[in-house]
Formats: sequence, structure tokens, C-alpha cells
Amino acid sequence: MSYNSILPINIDKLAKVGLKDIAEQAGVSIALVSYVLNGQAVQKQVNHDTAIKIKQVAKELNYQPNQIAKSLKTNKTRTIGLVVADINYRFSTGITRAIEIEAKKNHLTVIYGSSNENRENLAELITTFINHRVEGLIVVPVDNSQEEIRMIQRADIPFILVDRNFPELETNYITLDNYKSAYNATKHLISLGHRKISFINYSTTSFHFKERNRGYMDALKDHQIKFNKNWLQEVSNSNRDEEVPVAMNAILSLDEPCDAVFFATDTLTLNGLKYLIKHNIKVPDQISVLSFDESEAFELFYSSITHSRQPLDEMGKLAVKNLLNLINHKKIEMHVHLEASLVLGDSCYKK
Amino acid sequence: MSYNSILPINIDKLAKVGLKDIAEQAGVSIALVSYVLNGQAVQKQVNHDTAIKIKQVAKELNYQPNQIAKSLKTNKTRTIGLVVADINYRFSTGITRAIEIEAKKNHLTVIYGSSNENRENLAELITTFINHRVEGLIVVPVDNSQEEIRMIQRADIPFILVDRNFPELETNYITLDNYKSAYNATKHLISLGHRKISFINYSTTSFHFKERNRGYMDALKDHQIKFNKNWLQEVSNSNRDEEVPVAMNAILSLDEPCDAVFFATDTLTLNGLKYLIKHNIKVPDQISVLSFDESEAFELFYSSITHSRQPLDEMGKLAVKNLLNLINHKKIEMHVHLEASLVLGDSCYKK
DNA sequence: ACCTTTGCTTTAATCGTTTAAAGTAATTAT
DNA sequence: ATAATTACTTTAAACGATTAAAGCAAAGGT
Repeated sequence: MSYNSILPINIDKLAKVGLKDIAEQAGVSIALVSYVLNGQAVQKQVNHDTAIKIKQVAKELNYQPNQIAKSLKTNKTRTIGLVVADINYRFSTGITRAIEIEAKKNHLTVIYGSSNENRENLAELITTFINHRVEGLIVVPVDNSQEEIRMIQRADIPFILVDRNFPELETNYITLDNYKSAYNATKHLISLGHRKISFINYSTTSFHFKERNRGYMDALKDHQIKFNKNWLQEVSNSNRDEEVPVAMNAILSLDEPCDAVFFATDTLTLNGLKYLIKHNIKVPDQISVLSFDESEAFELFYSSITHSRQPLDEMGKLAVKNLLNLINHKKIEMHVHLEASLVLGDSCYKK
Repeated sequence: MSYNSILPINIDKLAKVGLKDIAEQAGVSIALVSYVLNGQAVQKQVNHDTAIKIKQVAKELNYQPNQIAKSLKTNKTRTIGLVVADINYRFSTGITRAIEIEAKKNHLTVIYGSSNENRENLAELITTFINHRVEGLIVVPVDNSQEEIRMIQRADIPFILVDRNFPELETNYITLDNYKSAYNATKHLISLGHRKISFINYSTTSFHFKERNRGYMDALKDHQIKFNKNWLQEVSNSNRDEEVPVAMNAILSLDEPCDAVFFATDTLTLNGLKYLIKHNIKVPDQISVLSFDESEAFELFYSSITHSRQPLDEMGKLAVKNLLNLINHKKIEMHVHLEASLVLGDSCYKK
């Protein structure tokens, strides 16, 4: 039995090729190989023929650099961490896609995690990512996760909050201008002649949802519409199947029923539309409907829904670009407010 | 000006704590610290008080292990790579979520990427992930990506294909039993009395879609229904908005029009339902509708859609579990076929 | 003939861990 | 009193790359 036959058949596959192997094969030192493969051949005055030989051997052996070793030495991992709130959200898939594309453009690898709207999960993901020495983090923070965000600050890792932010925290963030976007949407309904406009939102402590309330309220005020407190309905996220119908009932059984309803999210709109279908209330003839965010679920509704569209691609792209700026130049204070665009459908009528 | 004042204010944050720092602070060697923090204190007979001291100092300094250095030495990254076909698919978010949860349970970090149904993207992601020394890969391969899959095999990294597989390749995979699932769905329609059943599928070379055709055909054959080639309509994915209506037209304008239609994906169903709404064809009174996969878009349709549901949670969970088995025991040949369950709605009528 | 420069290549320290092997002091055995 | 054992602890070599610094011929200058 020859020596070779006791080795695993695919020994060549198991033994990963390293700089050392190339060096041996090419008859040069490891350093030279490193210089050449890192494009420093000219700078380091490597003999042209030697450089060619090295490159050729590297290709022959199908050399793949060990990113781990590289990272340890250079202290650069070319890796960023992304924590979304829940991958099932349209928002999450939208920015995840945009972030991944932009990351690839910049030769960054994305480590991914979902907090599922849970603080402990968020903390665990952040710790794991930091231990993996990500160069930066993009985080969609969950409700009341200020402490977890401070954790990132203490670790002194560049990071950017997306979608949501905490005004009491000094952070860089990219969010929608929720105030302005809600304001504009409400204004649109007012411009169509509506005066009894309901806003159905989640009852939450989140700043970004509160901003939508504020935008709605201010739009009414600025157009001399006296706010009726029954118009603003707040429902709990977990119990929206029951609470949205109650809210709808409330705004439609007022002495002066609302003739327009503005939903703060696509999920709320979906619940609202179900109610309207069930009670055979016609859109837009009997009521105008405006949705914050869209959903593919609207596609089968008989009326195309007018909605605010978040610039997800832009948000994701900006998140990566700005994070890279932070990583490279340690720039601070970066507050980006993007505006939603109003996509006109047939769900709002002119009075 | 004192020496300290020229240092950055947050020098303590910048300097990452390492084993060395703990060793110095505790007055012991680096090795001892490593043993204690890796739970080898008893095995290595470390003095109990010393061990306690070390742990305390580590906590005080908020030590976080450098995963990169650890990986380099141990050759274990506790990282797996996940490549989905397109994060916008419901399938993708479903298994991504399940995979992430199961990965977290096993203290695995997930590196994520989307091929967007493109071979070059897939190849690039695989290369990047391998360079990052992932311990295994979970891949939803794209059409005709056999060569890219062979690349993984050559690198000898454990991997599992999910959702789709290539029968000509010796790989481990977890897929739906597309044949059986389509067979059962078709059988359901037959059992309700339907005899003129259309199947609308994508025209593709993918094995998993072809299997659905085969399941549909065999169900017809096994129930003595003579197949009419006009019943099987294949449309292109990119052009489905135009082609689905054409297909619907075709099956409804036959001498003996179809009275049931089975769509091979949720997106196709959506297009089909739009057609039915537009032409005011009532479901299920005038036609039965069955969908492979569900979509939240169905929620607003007046009839709840009977559909095959893929066990996404189970698929994701199994993918991680089996991948871990591969990583640990190098077990080979693992072919998992899961069955879709039929979720009954109101969209199919009994003849 | 000797020093300098040029052109190219190697040596060796380093990144932060792990871990086999060696070291050391105290205790027990002979 | 000396050897052997026990109970700890440290030393130092890896892992695979990067990179400053040193090394070494050959060519050029005086």
C-alpha cells in the first residue's frame, strides 16, 4: 500500500491553498506573493516576470485569500452588520435588498439578523456582530431599545439607525420625515375637500409613529379644521384584527361620520379595507382611503389605493454610503430625513 | 498641557480589551485567562480564587472575545452563509426567518446575500462567503447554476440546497416534494368532480417547476382523465402580466372550457385573479381556483383561496440542523422531501 | 579598489487567540 | 534528606496574512 493511498481521496481539496503554497511553488518568499497579489507589485518594485509567475501560480492553485487572517492583521473585516425589526415586513425586505446591493458594490459582506421586535434579540445580535468585528452596523431599533443603542455607542462602532430613531439619543440616522409625510398625505385629503378625516394609527411609544400623529394634527390645524378627538384612533399592533373594526365603527357612527380615513401603515389599511368590504362600504364613493405604505395585498382591491411610498431603495443605499463615510472619516451627526411620495390611486374622491 | 490631554477623549473606548489586558490587570498569564474564560478552569486545574478573579476582571473591563482571532486559531467561525434567490419572495423571508432563529439557537452567525436569480451574483456571494471561511452554506440555487454549485463542492464546504435542486448533481438538499404536492392539489380538484383542469406554470428549465407539471399530469392520468395539451399553459416569469391573461383566455375559450385552474405559484395566482375580477368571472361559482403557495394579496379577494402551503419553518429549521450535522460528522447524502399541506378555502366548488 | 546606488528579495515581527509542553513551588512518599 | 507527585502557572509556537526593515547582488561613481 503506497503512502498516498491512506490519505483521504480529496486531500487536495481539504488543504486550503495559502500564500505559503504559492511561494513554494513559485520559488519566492511569502512577502513577495503578498505584495503581488495585493497590487503592490509596482510600488514594491517586484520584477515583472516574477510578478507574472506569482499571479499565474496563484491562479493555477485557485488561491482564495483567508479573509479571517487578513482581517486579524489589518483590523479590517469589510463586513457590516444589519439588524432589521422583522424580515416579514415589506419595509425590511425593501431596505435589506437595497443595502445588500449597495454593500456588494462596495465589497462589503453583510451579516444579517432580525430582532423580531425584541430587545434581548437585538442586544444579542449586536454583541455577536461586534465580536465578529463588523466595521459598522445598520440597525432598525425596536421600541424602547435606547439602552441597546447605547451599547453600540460604548463599543465605539460606527452605526446608523434606519427607519426609527430616538430623539433623546445623539445618533446618526436615516428616517422618513414622518411628520411631513403624514402632513402631506392629510393635506392631500383636505385639498380634495374632506373636512372630517380620521387617522388610524398604532398605539405605541415609538417616536416615528407619534410623528405621524403630529403631522396629521398639524395639517388639520393649518387648514382651520377643528380636530375631533374621536377621529384619531389608536389600536394595538398585536390585536389589530379586533381593534381596527372597532375603530372603524367609531369613526363611522359619529353624528358627523368621517368621509375619509388615513391609515398609518399598510397592515392597518388592510384591516380597514376588510372592514369596508364586509360592510359593503364603497371606496371611494362613500369614503376616501389613504394608506401610509403600500402592500401587494392592495392589488386585488377593486380600487387602487392612494398611498405614501417610502423611498426604500434610497434609504438602503444612503445607509450604506453614510455608514462607509462614518467608517472612513469618523464624521459625526448625520441626520437624514427623506420624504415619502404620494402615489395617486382611485381611492380618494373629490368632494 | 498634560500628556493625557492630547489623547482622544474616548481612548478607553477605542482600545479594545484583549486577553492581555485582563492578564495584566489580574496579574496572571494570558494562557490562564484563556483557560478560565473558555470554561476549562476545572480541567486545567486553575486555582479557584484565581479563576474568580479573572472572571471578575473580564467583566469589569467588559471583555469581548475577538472572534476573528479565535477563528483564525481554531479554524471555526461559527458562521454560515445563506444565499436566497430574491428576498422579495415570500418563500425567502419565510425560510430566512426560520434559518435565522435556528442559527441563533445554535450560536451561529448568518452571513446573508441574495442572488436576485442571477448566476454571477450567486458565484460572487459563494466566493465571498468561502473567503470569510463560513463553516457551511445554505443556498437556494438559481436556474442553471450547476457550475456554481460544483464550485462549492470543489471548495469542500458543507452545504445544503433548499427549495430547488439539480437531480444530476450529487448534493444534499431540502425541497418540497413538488411532484406529490402538485399531484395532491390536482387530486383535490378531481375529487370535487372537476374533469377539465388547467395548470398554469412558468416556462422554465427548473427541475422543481417541472416536477409540478409531472404531478399535475400524473394525477390526471391516474384518474383516467385524458389530458388536453391546451390545459397546460406555460408563461414567462418576466412577462407574466401579459402572458397570464392570454393563458386564461386560452383555457376559457376552448370548446370545452376549463372549470378549474391550478396556478403553480402565488404570483401566477395573483395575475389570474386579476383577470377573473376584470372579466367578472366568479370564484368559485364559474371556476375553481387553487394556488400553489399563498400570498397576503389573497386576503382581500372575496373568496378565500384554497392553496398548498409549504412548511417554511420546518424547511429552515431542517436546513440548519442538517447543515450542522454535515459540519460535525461529514455525513453525506441527505435528501429531504417535505410535503405541502392543502389549506382549504372557498375558492373550489363541488361539481 | 572601494563606496554608493539601484533593483529586487527575504526576514521577522505582528494581529489576538489557543494549547501543548515546560516550569515551579509546595506537598507527600520513601 | 531526597525523590516523586501534585497543583498550579507560564512559555512559546502556532493560525495565515501584512509590512517595515534588513539583506544582497549587480551596476555605477570616484
